[in-house]
Amino acid sequence: MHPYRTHTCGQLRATHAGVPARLSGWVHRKRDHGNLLFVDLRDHYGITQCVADTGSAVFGVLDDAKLETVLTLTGKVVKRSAETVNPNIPTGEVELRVEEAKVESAADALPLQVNSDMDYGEEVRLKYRFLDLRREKVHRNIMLRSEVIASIRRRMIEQGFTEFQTPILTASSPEGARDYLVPSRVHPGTFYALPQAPQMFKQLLMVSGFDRYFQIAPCFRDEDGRADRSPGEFYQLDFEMSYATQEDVFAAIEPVLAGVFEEFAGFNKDKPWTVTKPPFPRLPFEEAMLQYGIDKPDLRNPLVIADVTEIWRGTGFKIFAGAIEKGAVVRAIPAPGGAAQPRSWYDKLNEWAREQGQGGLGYIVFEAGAGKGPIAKFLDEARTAQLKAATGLKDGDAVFFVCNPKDQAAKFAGEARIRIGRELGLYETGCFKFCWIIDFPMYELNPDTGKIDFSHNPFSMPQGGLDALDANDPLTIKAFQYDIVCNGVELSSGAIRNHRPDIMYKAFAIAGYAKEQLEAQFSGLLNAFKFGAPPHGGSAPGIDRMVMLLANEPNLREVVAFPMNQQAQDLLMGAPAPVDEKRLRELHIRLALPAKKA
RNA sequence: GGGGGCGUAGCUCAGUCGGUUAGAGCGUCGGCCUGUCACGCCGAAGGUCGCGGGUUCGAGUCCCGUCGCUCCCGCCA
Repeated sequence: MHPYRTHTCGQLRATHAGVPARLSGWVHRKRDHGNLLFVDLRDHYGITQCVADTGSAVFGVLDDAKLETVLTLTGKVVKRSAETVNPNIPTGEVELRVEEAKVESAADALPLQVNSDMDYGEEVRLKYRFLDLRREKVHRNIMLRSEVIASIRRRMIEQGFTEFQTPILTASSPEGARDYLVPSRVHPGTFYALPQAPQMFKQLLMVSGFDRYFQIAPCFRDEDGRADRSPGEFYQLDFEMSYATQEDVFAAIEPVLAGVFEEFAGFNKDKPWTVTKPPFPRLPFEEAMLQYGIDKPDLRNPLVIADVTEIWRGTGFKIFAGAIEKGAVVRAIPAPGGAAQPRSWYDKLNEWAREQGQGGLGYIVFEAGAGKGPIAKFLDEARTAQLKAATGLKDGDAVFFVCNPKDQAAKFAGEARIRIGRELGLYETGCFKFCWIIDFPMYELNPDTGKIDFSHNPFSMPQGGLDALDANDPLTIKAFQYDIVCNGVELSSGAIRNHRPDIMYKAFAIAGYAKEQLEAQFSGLLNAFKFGAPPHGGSAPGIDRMVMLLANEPNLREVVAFPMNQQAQDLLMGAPAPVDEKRLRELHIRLALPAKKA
């Protein structure tokens, strides 16, 4: 007999009755009846009830074993009597009558209970992550992650992509987030950087003629954490295609994403969620900012914001009319069925708006063919009708107004849209709603310096190419730059790249970079583009965020095996940590720590 | 760097207006129990109320500071 097991803890069925079996696993739970003892033995595959009574030589061993002790139990598989079958577990028709018991590894009293789905504090969970990972929910999430990644690999290869590895120790990139730096021992005073993404390498692979690249790529960014953003490191499905238009990129990745989401849409859910069918809706950035007030709209929320500036222009409501004369806009957020809400509901939203630093949240309620509410009287019948038409509302509905300079108005209307949608329970449930946000602006005005900056990736191809850069106001130029969004989560951003040095020099010149600067900072890529570069583009959906969505978890730590905390510390391994003076000397590093506060 | 929330037994939490000996569940330890499956019953141990200072006759509770965790803003080409 195998020293540890003949079957797993999830394997035995009624058909095994009578056969000898050996199981190894953790003591999941014990039910001690004094003269009769049940031990639920658990491994990766399942749970099997094992039983011994006082007469048995093994009774003492089982009785002494604390929860999470690792045991090897040998005995006979016995069919349970009809009344004692447990229909809740797959092995519930049988039990193991224990004849031999060996303790492989005893467990101390536990800092967190493995056999419970109780919520624990992050500190305990992360410090004892190996115990947390034994618990059913996280264990299943990590398995889901593995299966999702396997599915992605299969689908990408089927689409004709080739998987590559790219360097982890590489050069610091001047744009973007802060880099993680690694000091060089051999070259005093110099540093490697961990890649924020394999951006340059995948473009170089295109220039090298590999045509279709992908990688489940680790990315490192020294930025602060959020629920949907791990501090330090995360993974992307990084891909890039040669001779591809924006539509080619969409057509290549949509079936992969839709396929993966459909494959796992039933995970942990009563009924599989529906998934947007390709082609996914395309929303120009301008339109998204107007209609949703955000560049990552959650389309499960059906509310659509409308611009009603003209309706309020020149009215007696001087707060709006006056602001409009100074260039402000008015955005309307519909609240279908809002007339049924009590006055206090409107007051509460108003109060929330003021907490957000806004003047308030004006509103009109449509009842009996007319507008009601504090500011309704400023709109005549014609304008009220226009308002109803613009927002698509009818009697029984309400509408809220945000009046501000354009960007602020869009942003706050977006926040109000989310809040109103939630409070009215309008969100569609049981679905993954995808969309592309396209036509991002190439440049934006830096409000602090008044200077023109790149608004996203400086290596994106401007729409219209060199002619557009030469002829147009930079702030009107769009880039072949796109994001993919699912349920309000930004899964990725991507672009058709700028593969032409002449366009690149011009694009950087507009953002105030001299030719020499560009050549100094990006010589590798620029040089490569001087020897025949295929037009190319791609994207990089976040793996962790995809798994988070599929697992229906509110934060990334639930789908990462060994996450860091918000302060970018690994509590299990104790990282980051000081190093010996000797090692610092080897690296030619002397610490200059900030003064301790008194 | 900034703002909000939280911090009480190993763990999850309760703790009223500032007032007697700080409680519960789970876990741990001891006892009882031969068909449970979140077994049940009886009992016990276990507390720097995050830390420091202050107000008060009296502080888990109020105030100030500080540390930790978390959510958010900044940051994220």
